[in-house]
Amino acid sequence: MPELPEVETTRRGIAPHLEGRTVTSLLVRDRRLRWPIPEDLAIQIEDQIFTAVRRRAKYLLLDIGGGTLISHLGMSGNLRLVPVNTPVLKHEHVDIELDSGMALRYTDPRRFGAMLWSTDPLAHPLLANLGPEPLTDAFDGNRLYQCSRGRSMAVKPFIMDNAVVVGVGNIYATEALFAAGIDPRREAGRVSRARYQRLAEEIKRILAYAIERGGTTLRDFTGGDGKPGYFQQELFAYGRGGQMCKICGTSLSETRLGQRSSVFCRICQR
DNA sequence: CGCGACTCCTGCCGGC
DNA sequence: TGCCGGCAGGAGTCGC
Repeated sequence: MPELPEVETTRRGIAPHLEGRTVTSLLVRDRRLRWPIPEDLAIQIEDQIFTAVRRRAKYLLLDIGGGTLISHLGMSGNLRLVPVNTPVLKHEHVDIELDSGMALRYTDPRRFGAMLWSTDPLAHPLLANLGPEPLTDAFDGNRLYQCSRGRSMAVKPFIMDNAVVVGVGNIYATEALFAAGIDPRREAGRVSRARYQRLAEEIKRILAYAIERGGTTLRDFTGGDGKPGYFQQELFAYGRGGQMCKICGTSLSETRLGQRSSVFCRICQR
């Protein structure tokens, strides 16, 4: 479910319900996420006020009290607001109850996500070495070009490397490479500056569009307020292996790069 | 250091 | 219908 647009959509959905609100109670039903939810989290956030809801890469940063609750949604995670005492279903691991009568509920079937505490989140080991945000001026074709010199890996896993640029997951990497006409198997160090310029533009365009549309609706994603989403119909390559290319009609090829399925058009992408 | 493989976990889908 | 293998939107970690 969550790539950067989904995380940003979640942030926008939950922020107005959290900022200025006091946490009345933290209910942890299962601490076993990627790392255990810290035992002292309740002490840190109960009776404290949320002051801001930020995002860095795919991490949500919930500022409260003397620090920040860092949350990651992993592959299957989800944060949403529910009325306090809403019946709890399987995999709904955490409720953060608010003085508004609502609770921020964390759900994550695969438990690849995280919920951590830090007094200096941007310096946290998980965040300290992240590359630039894709929708800022710090990210552009020159950045891709400079980072890629001498790199032998394929361009697709290269743009999915969080040290190069954050927030480009499998769906958007696949779509951006299709839009830029670049073969995902091409060696990162052998893509020209001009083509990286184009690729950076496509990454920005597609991510911005997906955020505008409220995230990807692959299965049942709904943001904090459940708006429609980036429809599966609009995808050109992701999930379309063996189907017809919408540009040239060729059957789309599928391979694996960095253990991730990768779909591309061998005619349109070179 | 760069790179690829492996790993965590549950759910779901297709094939037999 | 039921079982089994493979795959899924992420990304840290390990070994070479």
